[in-house]
Amino acid sequence: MKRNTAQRRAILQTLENAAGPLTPQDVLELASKQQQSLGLATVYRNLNALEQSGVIVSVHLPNDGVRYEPAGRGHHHHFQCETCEQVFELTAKCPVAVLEGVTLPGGFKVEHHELTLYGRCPDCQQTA
Amino acid sequence: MKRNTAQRRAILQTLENAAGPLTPQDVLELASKQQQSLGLATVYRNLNALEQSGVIVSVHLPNDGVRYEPAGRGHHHHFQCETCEQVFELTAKCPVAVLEGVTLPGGFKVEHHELTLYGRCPDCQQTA
DNA sequence: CTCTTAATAATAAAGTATTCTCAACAAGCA
DNA sequence: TGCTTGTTGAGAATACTTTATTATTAAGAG
Repeated sequence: MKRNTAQRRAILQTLENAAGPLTPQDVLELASKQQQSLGLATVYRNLNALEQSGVIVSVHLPNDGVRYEPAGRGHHHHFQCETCEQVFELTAKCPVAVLEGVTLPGGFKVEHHELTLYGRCPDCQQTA
Repeated sequence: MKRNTAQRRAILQTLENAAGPLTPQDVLELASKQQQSLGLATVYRNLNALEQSGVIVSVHLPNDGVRYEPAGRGHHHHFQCETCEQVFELTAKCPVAVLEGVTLPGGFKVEHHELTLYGRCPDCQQTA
């Protein structure tokens, strides 16, 4: 991370402009549009480097590979379209916040949580 | 699924006695105790067959492989211990039910959801 | 502008998780 | 009990994701 390459700029801009977290493959395909000749290994190398330096964070959803999004966007959850499989960042109020720090029956102490909503995105509702 | 083998009985009983969904590896290790000489391929074969016939269901959690649990336990969520990584089935009331069928700002229509809580299980709270 | 060397592209290699192969075994009907 | 054939165990094979290799390119300091 000592040099500011066109490839890294393309990768980071792609993540910043996305509607939600992207897989390495997504990043490769989208960033290739603004940066000819981008290799998959370069995408992986930069995603790892950007995550280590705290610029981006990894996002894990059920039944899906790793995705990345820019860091510093605060607590939020994601919506995955069951038709196109795209993932979107949600801004709606978190309905699970009430459970933070609570100890559930059985003695399970909740420290954080992951919530993923599934359904149809606006685009795919029209087609269906 | 035409014969009732000792291996299949051991696998199913293991799932029924577990505190939460198990990975194929978990099943192999636990079921081996009551059924000597159990192969990983057999575990996979039976998990797939049992799922197809509707006896068990697959469970996908973020950043974790597939797990299985007996079918017919109704809507519930899971708690994963961040120390021992075990997953437990929760019986507490679902705080996300309010969102079912709702269309969120942005036009995202919610059809179902996955919630995973993270923290320490009772056993691991003592050790920490 | 030149030079040093970090970063890259392309592809080989390494992990992981799951499925396939096939000879041997055994469930359960006759 | 004997026989048919579904099932199994062990390891090879597959599929897929991520990382390593290496010659080449280019960022950015001087």
